[in-house]
Amino acid sequence: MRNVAAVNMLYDAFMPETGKRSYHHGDLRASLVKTAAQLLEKKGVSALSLRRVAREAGVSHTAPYRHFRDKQALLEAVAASGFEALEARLDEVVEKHPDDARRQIIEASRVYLDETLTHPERAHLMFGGFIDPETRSATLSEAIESSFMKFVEAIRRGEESLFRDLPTRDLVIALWSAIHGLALLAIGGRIRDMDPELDPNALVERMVENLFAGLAKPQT
Amino acid sequence: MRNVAAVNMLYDAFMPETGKRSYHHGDLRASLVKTAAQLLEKKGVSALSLRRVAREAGVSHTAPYRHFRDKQALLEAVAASGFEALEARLDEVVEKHPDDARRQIIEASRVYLDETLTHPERAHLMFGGFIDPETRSATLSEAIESSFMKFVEAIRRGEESLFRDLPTRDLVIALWSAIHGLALLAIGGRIRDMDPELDPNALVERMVENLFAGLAKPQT
DNA sequence: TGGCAGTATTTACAGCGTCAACATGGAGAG
DNA sequence: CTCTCCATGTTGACGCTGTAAATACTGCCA
Repeated sequence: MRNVAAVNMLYDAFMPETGKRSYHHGDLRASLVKTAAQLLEKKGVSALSLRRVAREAGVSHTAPYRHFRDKQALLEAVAASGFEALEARLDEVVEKHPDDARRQIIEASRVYLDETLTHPERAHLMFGGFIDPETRSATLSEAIESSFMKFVEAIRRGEESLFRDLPTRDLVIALWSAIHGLALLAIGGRIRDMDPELDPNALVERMVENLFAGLAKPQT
Repeated sequence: MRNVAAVNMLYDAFMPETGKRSYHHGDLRASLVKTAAQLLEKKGVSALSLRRVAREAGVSHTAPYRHFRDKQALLEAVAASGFEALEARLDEVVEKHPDDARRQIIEASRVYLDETLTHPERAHLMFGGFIDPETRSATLSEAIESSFMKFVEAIRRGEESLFRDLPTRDLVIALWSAIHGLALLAIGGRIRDMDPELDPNALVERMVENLFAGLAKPQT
């Protein structure tokens, strides 16, 4: 934890690769977001304090206010970086299986789950009601919308070949809800509660296949 | 808000219907849980303070410590009351449609969604990572497990007649994830984001039916 | 009636988010 | 090359928070 501060100070002093190095500290804004993200994962979102982030970043406790209106704005920036990370991985999936809509959807689901399982606290920040959808920043809204669209596009690509003749909206709601729900239940420990042996990652594919094929007996 | 305090004091002074009225205040514990739940829904979970709950309940800011180890314990009690409310409504559903497993599952889903939509902040508390599954109280664990089992039982009742020959676990994971996901996406404003006209309550039944019938074309 | 045990209060402390006043130092103008 | 300006960072203060310790109150049982 002390190391975090030290490492960041070294980083900021000697690696101005962003080129945005400007004033006293050198791209403090980006440094704060990164430090906050690290601290978030270690301490949990309720225990994340602005003063601590500043301390770890090696600046005074009010320095962040030059870059973020308030604590909430910093949290939103961290959340936005999470949505961007998710979107980047969804892009990879699409590139890797360009002509297989079914595979794209399954792998996208896997990525969605993996991203929340490896950054559970960030997932809580992104999805857990810490950010009011009414008052959130335009930047964050765009990051959310943009990552969401990747998911929708993958579904759209499967409409002709793969899916029954249902409104896109119905397909999106069913699939997105299921993946989202599975991911949040998993980090909430609910999956482990029902069977400690269960590995969520092994579950995704089967769940999606079951949703494709249907849970009920045919023709009822 | 001042009224809340006043009303509660009246309530506690003149309505000892619990019979647990005992010392100076009279079942302060229950009064705190109720006050906290009210304040929670009005202010949001991150803005809920122990001192404020105490103030609204008309006691000093450390009085709650006679009844709860710490703030976390009070939050867990509120969460537990949420799971109990959910369970009670699930019981109603089962009673109302004793012989129709399909109806039970659809109505249970509707209840799950309605309960989170009418108490969104409580839902965040219950599902949003404010409570560590590792360290939560036994009481809360039991309330969670118990309400979860209602859902599982409804699914079990449909295994013979309604569902394909899948492991119960697979059915539970698929259905529970989808309902849970839909509910959380709804209170996160994500459903409204994709179409402001959409009413989540109108969506549940269709989503479940789609999951029953399958999203993909048959026999692929 | 006395004392005890459970209940509530008072006081204190460190940490928090945020505001206002002040300091500093790099970039662009002359 | 120097000066000045203003974006950036600091200091100090405020009221709020969670919680620990010491103290006071009150109804019940001996």
